[in-house]
Amino acid sequence: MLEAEAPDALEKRVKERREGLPELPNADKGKVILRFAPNPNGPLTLGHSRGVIINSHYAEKYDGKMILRYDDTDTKIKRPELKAYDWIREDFTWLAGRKPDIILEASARMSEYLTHAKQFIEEDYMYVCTCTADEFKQLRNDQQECPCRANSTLKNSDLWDQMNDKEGGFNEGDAVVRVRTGMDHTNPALRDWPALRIQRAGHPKVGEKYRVWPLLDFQSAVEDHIQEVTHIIRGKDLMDSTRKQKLLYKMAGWNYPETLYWGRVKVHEFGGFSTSQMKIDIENGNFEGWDDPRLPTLRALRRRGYDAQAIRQFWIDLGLTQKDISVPMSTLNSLNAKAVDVEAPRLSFVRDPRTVILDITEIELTNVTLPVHPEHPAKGVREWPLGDNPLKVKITSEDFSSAEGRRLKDFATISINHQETEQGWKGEIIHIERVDDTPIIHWLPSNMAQPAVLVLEEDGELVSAEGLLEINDYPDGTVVQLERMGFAILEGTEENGARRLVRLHG
RNA sequence: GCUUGUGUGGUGUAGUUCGGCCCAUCAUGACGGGUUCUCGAUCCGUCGACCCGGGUUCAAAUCCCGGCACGAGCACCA
Repeated sequence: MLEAEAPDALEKRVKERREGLPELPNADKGKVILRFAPNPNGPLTLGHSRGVIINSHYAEKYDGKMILRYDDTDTKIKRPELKAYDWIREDFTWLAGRKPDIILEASARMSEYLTHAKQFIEEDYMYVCTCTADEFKQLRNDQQECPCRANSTLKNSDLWDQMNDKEGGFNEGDAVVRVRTGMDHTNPALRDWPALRIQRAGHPKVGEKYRVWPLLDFQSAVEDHIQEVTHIIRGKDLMDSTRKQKLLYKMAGWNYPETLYWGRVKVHEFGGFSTSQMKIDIENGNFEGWDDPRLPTLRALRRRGYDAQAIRQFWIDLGLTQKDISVPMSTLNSLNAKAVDVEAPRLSFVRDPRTVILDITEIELTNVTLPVHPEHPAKGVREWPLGDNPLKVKITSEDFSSAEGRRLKDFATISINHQETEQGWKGEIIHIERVDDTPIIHWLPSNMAQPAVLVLEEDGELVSAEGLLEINDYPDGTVVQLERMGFAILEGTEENGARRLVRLHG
């Protein structure tokens, strides 16, 4: 009786909470090869970052290799941009925290693709089709074979040569190479899908050297095989791509990689991530460039001071589901705040400042002491000398307009008389000690203030808010926390000498 | 139209393969409170979900059947 139940008890699996991403199917440590394959028609966006992070994360997890492949075989619709090759490499390295193991450019691998194409035509896996796109569309819908399908192998080889011949009869749109998958597939996307076509526009990398270019499904299929990619993880919009490629792999006798998918992602604040659309918007002057802080490009996020590790964590938390999702930036911002907070020194920034004049002859204090970071006293303190009487205090216009008393943080409770003098508006110190819950405001003594601008988005507009920044000697690139305002990064100096900051988030 | 995928709190996510440990996890968010001389951080509390309808079963988020909703592909783009 006991023995009969024992096997049951052994098989009883305990449900454990999974940490991080699930295991990859059929993954042998040290043998996994993954790739991330963007089109270099612009820099990487937050959307791309999922591909970079998930793939490189698995590459590290299994001690495997990570390929960065530029899928730049379209010279017309999504024309590659030369600078984007460098941008993407930089974006990748920053985000993944390491360089790709292998970098490939499809345009530099053309001879491989054309050789395979020629061979596949000779083996009759593919044929040249001279129907127009519209004609074939009709045939595909009706599940009818096109006349070209009946051409002999020899004829196809001849037509293939004509496609490649720069002086030949075939022009752009005249002919295309199709994979002979069959017109009887229930899924219309799979019916004799196109593998290569003619493009006359020059390629920014290789110029006019080639006339026939592979389409994504063919280029990717051949390259993944050559590179011995073991796992493909990509958006589920490419599911039919997998099915098409599997048909080709079967003909060629190749083994298709394990494939996993994620769903479509939107971010509440940005919507989708269309590189092409951003390009248009930038050209139209709606944005100042690829690193405009309002854009969801990695360059913009990096400029604003986002932490790469926080972005990595963001995608790993979202996991590998095929659900279409829309996430708010607050989820990422929360992770980012945790990442940057401990290293962010506190500084005071007074936007749109007003000057309040205070008589300090009655008080004993000569300077004000504030922590660099309230949770980490070891980081030291900030000393603000009060200087000569009267003390000129800078506060933001918002705080100024109220008639009620205000407590200058870490200093004194004051009242503002709203009487203007030559030096500023008159105010009075009510007491130094904090005795009530008068609202606390941030401020600066004029001798600790330097001109500054804070670049931030307000109602869709990019605003350079003028103000005064606490004098400091932190280098550019330091993420700071502006008291009562949120995180920002020191970026540089304006022509007029003002310090420039870019807002990160609250 | 054909093909294909997905439905768990406001937003994400774990659990679904192999039904019971799930009156359902964690994060984020909102709300309330403690602490703090920042609108930050931190601590405590509260809110809130298995798309719908049948079926199988002692037992269903999980299995079966049928709906519904939303997304994607059917480009000589990637």
